[in-house]
Amino acid sequence: MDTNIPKRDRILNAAEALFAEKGYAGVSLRQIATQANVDVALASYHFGKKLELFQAVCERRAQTLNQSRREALHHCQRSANDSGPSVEQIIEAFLRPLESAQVTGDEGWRNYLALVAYINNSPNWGDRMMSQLFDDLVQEYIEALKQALPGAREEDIYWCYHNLSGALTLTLANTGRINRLSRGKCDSADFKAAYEHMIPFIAAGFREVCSQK
Amino acid sequence: MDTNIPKRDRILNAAEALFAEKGYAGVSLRQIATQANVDVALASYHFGKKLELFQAVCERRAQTLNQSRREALHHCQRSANDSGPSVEQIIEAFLRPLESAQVTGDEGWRNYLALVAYINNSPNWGDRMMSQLFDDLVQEYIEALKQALPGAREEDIYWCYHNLSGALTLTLANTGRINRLSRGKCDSADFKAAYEHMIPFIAAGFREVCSQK
DNA sequence: TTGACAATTCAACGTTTGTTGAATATTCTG
DNA sequence: CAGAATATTCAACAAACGTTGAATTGTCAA
Repeated sequence: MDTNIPKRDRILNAAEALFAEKGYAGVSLRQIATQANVDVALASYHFGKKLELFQAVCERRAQTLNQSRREALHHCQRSANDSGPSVEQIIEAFLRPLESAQVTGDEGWRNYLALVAYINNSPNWGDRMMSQLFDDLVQEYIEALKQALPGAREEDIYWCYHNLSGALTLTLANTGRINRLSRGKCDSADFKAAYEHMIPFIAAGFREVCSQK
Repeated sequence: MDTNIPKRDRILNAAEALFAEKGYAGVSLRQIATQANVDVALASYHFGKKLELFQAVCERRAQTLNQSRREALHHCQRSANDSGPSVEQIIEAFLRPLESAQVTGDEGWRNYLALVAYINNSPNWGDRMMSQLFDDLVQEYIEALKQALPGAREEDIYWCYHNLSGALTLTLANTGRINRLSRGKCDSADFKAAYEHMIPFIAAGFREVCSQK
């Protein structure tokens, strides 16, 4: 239960889960400390101000995620023919690392990805924080997409990426809305189904918008 | 400036803008009262608890929006041939009322739609609140889509709608991220460009996923 | 003009908030 | 073991929070 995980990490884990569910302002340091089974002052001791704890949580898994995605991109680039990987392959490389992290049932990663969804959709954090964490990697993907869609206008590619990012964000948020809307036919937590529908959907959208006309 | 708008409405407007930007817990009644140029206690007098004010803000424009969208759907259904409107026409009917509300520069509506984006992506509100406000209308659109995509599996249609909803949500959130990512080539606040890219993108995605295979 | 009612302000309450400094416990190093 | 460094707890703070009841002002019909 309250295993031998270091208290510092327990604070990060609790903050991750709670921030993802309630947002930055919706969670108090006392709630975090309670859930981590730790004294309130310990969060301040390890991380300083509340905002710094939030940033530490956001940054903790970012590099690992970026590395997985980078490797997935390079892998599909190596195993493609001379004209480079297809749009499907690129989208798939972008999504698969998320799926495996979620599907393997790692609750920490699931919470982290829900936190990313919260950040990305928030006018408060969506600009600065997302750029700081992920822009370098995303630019690599944009470059690959440009190559897979020769002649496409840059502007169109960015708008298509915006659509991809939105669909993905709502998936990661995992709100349960699709369950009720579909009267149980779909499950918000079924990430495998979500990604399997997302990949062809997004790829077709890219091709439609970015085809030369 | 501080025009002759009734104080009760000024509270709703201020709450709308602030809740959309900072979320429910990120805004205090005192901030709302200050922005509305009104005493703190007045919000409680008119609306009761903070949560009831939040609900009042969410509900205020929902019916109007639903009505606009319903009319847009019926209009494109009347002007279609026997097989009913196309996927593009249905998506367009779903989005145009939003665009006109935003493009006409009505700041109140822009704030409300950003608030809807916040709600839809939040694990806290995304299920209950969204269903309460919009499910009846969305079901009408789902029915129209079923007709435009004969033979499609219901499950596929719901997942495609999920993708549509996500892309739209991120657009309404208007975080400015695409500006930085695209180095100024795209503008998060340019809703016209957003919708023009979204309609063909989403329609192609629907057709790809929902085609009989 | 009076009286009734609604709108608005004022002052205050009990909580909860983030944060801190001093005190205690634990771990590591020599 | 001694002692230093680190980790953790404890108690307390000032500030901000949502909410309320009483007092004041405004509105409108009789």
